[in-house]
Amino acid sequence: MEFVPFEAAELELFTSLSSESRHFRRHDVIRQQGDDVREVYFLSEGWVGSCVDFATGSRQMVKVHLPGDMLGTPSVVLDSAAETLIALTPITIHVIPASAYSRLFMSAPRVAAAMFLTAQKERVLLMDRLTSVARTTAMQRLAAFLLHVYDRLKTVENLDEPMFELPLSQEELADVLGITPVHANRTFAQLDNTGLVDRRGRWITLLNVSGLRSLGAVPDRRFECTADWHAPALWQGEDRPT
Amino acid sequence: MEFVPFEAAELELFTSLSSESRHFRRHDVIRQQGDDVREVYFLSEGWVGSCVDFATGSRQMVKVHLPGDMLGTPSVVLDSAAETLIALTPITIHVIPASAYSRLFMSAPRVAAAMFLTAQKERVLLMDRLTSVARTTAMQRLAAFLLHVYDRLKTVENLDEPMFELPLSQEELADVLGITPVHANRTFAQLDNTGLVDRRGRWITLLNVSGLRSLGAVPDRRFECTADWHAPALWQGEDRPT
DNA sequence: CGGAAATTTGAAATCGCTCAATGATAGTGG
DNA sequence: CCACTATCATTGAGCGATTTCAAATTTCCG
Repeated sequence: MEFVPFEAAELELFTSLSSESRHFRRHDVIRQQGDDVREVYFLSEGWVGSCVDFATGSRQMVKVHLPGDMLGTPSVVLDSAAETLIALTPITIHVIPASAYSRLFMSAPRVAAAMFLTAQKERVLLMDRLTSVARTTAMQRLAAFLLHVYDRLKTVENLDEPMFELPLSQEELADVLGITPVHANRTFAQLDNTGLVDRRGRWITLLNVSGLRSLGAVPDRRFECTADWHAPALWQGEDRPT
Repeated sequence: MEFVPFEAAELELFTSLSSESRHFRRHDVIRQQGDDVREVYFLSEGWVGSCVDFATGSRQMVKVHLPGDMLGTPSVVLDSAAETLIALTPITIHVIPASAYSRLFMSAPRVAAAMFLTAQKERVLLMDRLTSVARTTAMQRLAAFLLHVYDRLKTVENLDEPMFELPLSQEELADVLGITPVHANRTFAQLDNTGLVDRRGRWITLLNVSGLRSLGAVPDRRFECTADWHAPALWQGEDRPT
């Protein structure tokens, strides 16, 4: 788990809390906005999108989840789910009863601290994405998004080169970027023409990573808590989870 | 504190953690994006804006803070601050060393749980704001923002009528809405003309709250953890902070 | 191979931006 | 108390990015 030093124990921990695992096909809805909140999910395989639907009928994909992510956690402060969870690829999730998730705060303070820090990290990412959508052009947002996916993929699998398969349709991509599908198409073609990226079907190659970074203009965030200030408080304690 | 039942103890708790309090005038910078993260803040008086600056020179106000809010908490996962904190009015803050804040996770699990839930709530608010900015017109965003401020003010002071003073300049308002100052002006004039709101200098009256809600189109979120599932886990425990 | 879904392209309309100027307001020092 | 100045609010005109509507083409999957 990020931020707290007990790496591989996490999957084991979450699967031990999990009552069952479920599989979904691409485009399946895992949970609908407005549904009762009784559980959260641990994504073990595949990509999932979190979408917010507005009364006007428009939809925004506020987060693209990769394996290792918890799904649906923002909704634990609500009675009815804030977001719709949609499978972007075939996926496997582990279902965690909200009550079990909640109990971690009393039984495993260091796990709780890690979950808190992860929530703060998500806030920073959302702040950056809000700024990106509010203040940059479609092409800049696309560059920023591709880089974000690339950076995240590097942490979940071994990427030698900046090349990966992006399983989103252009409509889903448009939902992420906050533009229309038609414009997503034109924008991707335009970015392609700059020579910064190469598209071969769903396979994306980032030909000029630093060029893309300066285009995207997102501040580069180093999410490490090497900071001495909170490490000592968290590293000590006898409640090491099994 | 929200979500966990020990109301007024919170100010006492945070001021006990606080090493000092500071005052700022309107427009003062409390902390700059990129500064070292050594402390978080408790806002006891006035309004503060959290802004993200992009490399292109553009700025987005990602959050408007009211009294009772913690400031700067997203940055605890970073070495250098994610956001610039700006006083929107004369303010008073209590400075809390990040180490003291962090220690709460070991010493006061229920406070930790409350902080976690607050962070999740902020995620939901950011998700809604991202959707608002990405998918609605300037006038809809303005309606949504005014309602959000109104809803929050109701919880920190006694508002009999939907009328309040909005201390933001139009430039700051534009920073919030993700538009230019010029367009903020035109948009506010336009909203004024609909009869949904009334402007008298900085004083805003919401003449038709439900009309504004349907214009803004934001899902209405009920942030209460009446849910039986996590209450039991949190209410019990012997670590009641003094 | 056939049909549905996804991608691509075109043309016109709209929203918000930019540049530029004018008016109003508030704080300051004489 | 008033003149002075800086900041803030307002308005106009033209431009640009993105949307909308509509159709053509390609890809995917059974």
